[in-house]
Amino acid sequence: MILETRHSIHEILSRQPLFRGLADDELREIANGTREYRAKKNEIIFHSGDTVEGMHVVVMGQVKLSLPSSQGMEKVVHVCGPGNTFGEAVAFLDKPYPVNAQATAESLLLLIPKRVLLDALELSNTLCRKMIASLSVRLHEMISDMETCLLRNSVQRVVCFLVQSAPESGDSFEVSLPASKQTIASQLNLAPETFSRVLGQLSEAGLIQVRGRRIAVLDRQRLIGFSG
Amino acid sequence: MILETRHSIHEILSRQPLFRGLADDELREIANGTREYRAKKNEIIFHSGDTVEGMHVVVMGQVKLSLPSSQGMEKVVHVCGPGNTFGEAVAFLDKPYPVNAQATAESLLLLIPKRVLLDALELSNTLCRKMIASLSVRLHEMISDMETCLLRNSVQRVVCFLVQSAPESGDSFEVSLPASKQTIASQLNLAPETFSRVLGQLSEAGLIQVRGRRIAVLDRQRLIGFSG
DNA sequence: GAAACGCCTTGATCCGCATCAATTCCTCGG
DNA sequence: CCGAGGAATTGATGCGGATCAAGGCGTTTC
Repeated sequence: MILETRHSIHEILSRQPLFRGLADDELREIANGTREYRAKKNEIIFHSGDTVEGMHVVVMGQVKLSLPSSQGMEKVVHVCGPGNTFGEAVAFLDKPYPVNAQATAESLLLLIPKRVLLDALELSNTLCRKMIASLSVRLHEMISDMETCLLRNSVQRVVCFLVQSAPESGDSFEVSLPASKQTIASQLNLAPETFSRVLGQLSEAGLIQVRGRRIAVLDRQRLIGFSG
Repeated sequence: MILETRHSIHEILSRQPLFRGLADDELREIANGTREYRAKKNEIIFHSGDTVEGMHVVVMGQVKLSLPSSQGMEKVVHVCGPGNTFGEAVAFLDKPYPVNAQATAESLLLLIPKRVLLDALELSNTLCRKMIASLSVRLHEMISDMETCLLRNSVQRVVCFLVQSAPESGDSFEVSLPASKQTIASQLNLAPETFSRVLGQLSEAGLIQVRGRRIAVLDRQRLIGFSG
């Protein structure tokens, strides 16, 4: 993949959802303090427990946030794609990162240091309100994830995931998995083996067709009905 | 319990963490739009799916937020005590409440309507930054809860809960459960029976002593060691 | 003070999913 | 085009914790 190199940080920032529509001089202040960096596939960006530098913005590529467990296992909390940010919440508290961050593809990112971010928020009410909106979305997603993981069984979790990934609202559609099956399984709090078995089971029942990372949902309604 | 009735809403608000330190006129605007209400023990404040009125502030009492499951079960997401707020995140999005809210004790609350809150945020940068801090704390708590529920076994979850509830950092201390054992069990994503058994097991091992809602932790270090 | 109710505990059983193990399938580097 | 190493699948097994069931304890109600 050839990564973006031409555009100034200022211009890149202005294209991110969180900063779009900000006054030009506000943005310039932020851009001045922002550092661009790259991460290769599988590169660790930070570990749980590291001290927080600031807010990270995924410009291109993909970053996986995961909770480490005692025996070297990990539970994927979130997968960030282009336009997503991470580390901001913890930048406002005085705590270390609670998760690991690892690139799952070659990625281009921005780092807005804590200090720069706090100063910008002090000056720009617009940015503050965008930040509030962004945090709210994350909180909402988190509730939804807990719902999926904690009060559904394995089949329901997978069905739930497929349905939520539906681009259109048609009765049949195709989902292209946004990450490896292991990663998806971990997000759903399933062993990879179980995830595979459930997909097999749904195929068996003629509800979906699996071809690598592409999954065709043949009948949305019957799929939903299958779990309840 | 005799609930607070004398003080004006303005004065009550000024004592809440989220609003403390705000300019007097900013606060007055908010206070003007704010409604005070009471909830009896076990009274439902709203259901998952209801349209959002605004942000709720617990002044006195206690409110339980829970996710309803398909078969009438529920998973307690959070228990709000005095000074805590709920519903704000979802007030910034255009979504219905994702959780049920139910008073677990006779309670006094404030409701700040969506519109009033948004207007106040537009005017007060200080309030915005306090709101960001508050949302960040919630997000962090949520990660911590996921960690507890998803990558620990039953004993570890209970130990984790006890240790985190420690008021001091001494090697032995007493915890007074903030809610019924059923509620705590649900927060830990355990069946009440399992919670009871684990407490029994820890007592058996001489690590804690249970007397109703009061739990004495006799040896913090050994307790932690017991789960690993 | 008795009755009734909800909360908690204790015991017996069962099932969902993790785990372990063995192939097979893909992908990528050379 | 081949080989290597990770990803995914498939099968066999075991365990943790849910569920069902029954009984004890404390609290409220009249």
